[in-house]
Amino acid sequence: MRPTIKHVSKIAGVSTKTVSRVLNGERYVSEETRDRVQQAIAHLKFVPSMAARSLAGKRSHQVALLYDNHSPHYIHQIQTGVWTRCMEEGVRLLAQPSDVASPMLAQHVGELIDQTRVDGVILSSPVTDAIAVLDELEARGVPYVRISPGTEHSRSSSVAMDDVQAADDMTTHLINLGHRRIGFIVGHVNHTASDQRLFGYRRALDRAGIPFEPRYVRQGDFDFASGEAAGDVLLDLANPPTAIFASNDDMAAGVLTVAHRRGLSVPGDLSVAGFDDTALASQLWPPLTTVRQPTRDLAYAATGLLFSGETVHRRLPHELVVRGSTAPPSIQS
Amino acid sequence: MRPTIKHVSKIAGVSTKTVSRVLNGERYVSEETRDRVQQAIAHLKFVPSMAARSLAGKRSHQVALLYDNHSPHYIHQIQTGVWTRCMEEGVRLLAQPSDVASPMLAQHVGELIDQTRVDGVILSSPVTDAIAVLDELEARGVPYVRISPGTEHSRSSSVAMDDVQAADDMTTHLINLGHRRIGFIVGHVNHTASDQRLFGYRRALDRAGIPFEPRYVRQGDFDFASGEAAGDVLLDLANPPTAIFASNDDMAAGVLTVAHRRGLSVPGDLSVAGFDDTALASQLWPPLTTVRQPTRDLAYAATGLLFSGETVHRRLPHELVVRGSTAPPSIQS
DNA sequence: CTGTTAGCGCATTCAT
DNA sequence: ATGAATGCGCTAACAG
Repeated sequence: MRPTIKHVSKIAGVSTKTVSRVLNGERYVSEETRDRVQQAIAHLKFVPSMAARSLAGKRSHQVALLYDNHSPHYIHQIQTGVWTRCMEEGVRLLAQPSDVASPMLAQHVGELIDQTRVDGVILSSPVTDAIAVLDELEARGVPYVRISPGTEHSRSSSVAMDDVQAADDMTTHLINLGHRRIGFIVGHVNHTASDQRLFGYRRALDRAGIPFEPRYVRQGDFDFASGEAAGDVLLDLANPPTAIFASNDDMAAGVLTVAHRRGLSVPGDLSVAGFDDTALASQLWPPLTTVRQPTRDLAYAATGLLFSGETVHRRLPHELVVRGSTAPPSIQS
Repeated sequence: MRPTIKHVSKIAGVSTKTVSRVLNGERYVSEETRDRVQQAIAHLKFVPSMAARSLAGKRSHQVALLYDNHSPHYIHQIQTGVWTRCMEEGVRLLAQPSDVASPMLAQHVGELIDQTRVDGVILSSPVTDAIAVLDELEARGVPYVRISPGTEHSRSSSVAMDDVQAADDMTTHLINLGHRRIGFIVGHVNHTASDQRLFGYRRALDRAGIPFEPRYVRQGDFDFASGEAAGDVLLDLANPPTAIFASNDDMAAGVLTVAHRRGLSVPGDLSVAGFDDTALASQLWPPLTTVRQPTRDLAYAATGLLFSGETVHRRLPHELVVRGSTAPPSIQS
């Protein structure tokens, strides 16, 4: 038979309530009593039943993570970050794949809450922007934190990187190498980060006094094929770019492929840069310079906010991983 | 206030026990009563409390999935498959990253079981081969199913693909194209699939009457760098292979990089093949021919076995995705 | 600082 | 085919 707090209380010579106090780290328990109880717990290898705790108490010691089909790499980073923080808190994690396209999503989330009474919810992109879900969570009074939300920023605590600054940094890096004709491939139109990355690109050009040329900017949608298409157009221009900065790595991989086909050496003839959205960079050849996003840390921090109850918007720093961008051909001589 | 079965029973004009019967799909409830109850449930938007169910009953309506650092792609496929099957069964999924290197793993799993009383556990590679975990689960009488176990095959139900046959198929494909000198890069030594893939390679050669040449086989460890190293050695041979079959796609990507560096065209000068362990294939250039593993289906099927209680070992079919292997240069005319 | 009493929302056992 | 009583293991609200 599995031991219960009753057994523990008997062995420790205290009431069940006192055991409960120790379990929940409540104050007003003497050092000595606490020790006795903890010894009894260790002795019996007692582990409290989640079911009983959540039925009797206000907390379930569980949190849910909502996510939708981003790249497996992204999901993995997110899960790892959230899970790590949950472990520290002694809380279990409920994985909840979601379909933001489904009109039932909010209802499913509502049922999840009712069934499990989770203590809080972490929303990762793109579920962060499902208004119906936010409404549902608020209607039920469930705390939630969002990772890189695209809209409704004031509705909850959130954690994000600075996409504008990251794109600015990367563009500035290319400019500092000597590039003046820098192609840019915009990300998917529905993705807020796309606008921000474009903005950062423009800001860096402005600051350097390089005129913005619309023909160096192409629309993509975050996948390999759109990167290929945009790369082809950019390299067909009369005065083609000496560097191409794609809004993510899938598109950057597309550009690399196009360069291959044309016999361009990378980065000798063309420097290619991107973000590490899918962690492709380390497996590509020729190499890619990328913005390393702190996805795991974002998830970890977001979960921390959930537990602390703070309402804030945190920014976490990114990092430039230079691996394959050089000076433009003209000044390499 | 959240509705309970008490409210439902009042509205339906039956006892709480009858509501419980409907909830659990028990027999001996008249059609008419069942309908009335279901209407009441829908009317109140009643959702049963998981905590109360698992505290009172024998089932928790939760299963746990144990996994360790494989590629994010692998984990994602596994999770999706398991989760999909769980949804069909109305069961929640507890994500449980594990560290097979930790001596505490079995204990952590034991605590998980005690805390949550999960109805069953799915083990994915490499947790499948953590003997201490199997012992712990059996000691507690918790049903479990393993996905592609490497050892102790008789201890539980399992689901797997046929790695021998898959490697055989791929090798045969290359032979049929006209290749006679086929390089092979073995996977990580601790991975059972590595042996099997090597065996399949040899079997196909034998059947075709092609002598096995040890110098065409190199040891790798499933990562990009080991693929590069092995590729270099193979292409430096006096009579180099016209095709290289790597035991996974990370290593195959390494081979592609080496080919690039040497100015070899792929697949014109060299055909490269692999498995889709990390789903790299679609993002690589030049293209790669791969064995598509039914990872998602394996997970789905494994979860089904958990619910059915059957004790069997199932094999699921793989698929060859030919995308970039051609006849060897010598017979391309 | 510690104990007592009650009850969370269900499934179970045993009735009928 | 349905209902009544009991308790799962814990925490809440109080009392001391």
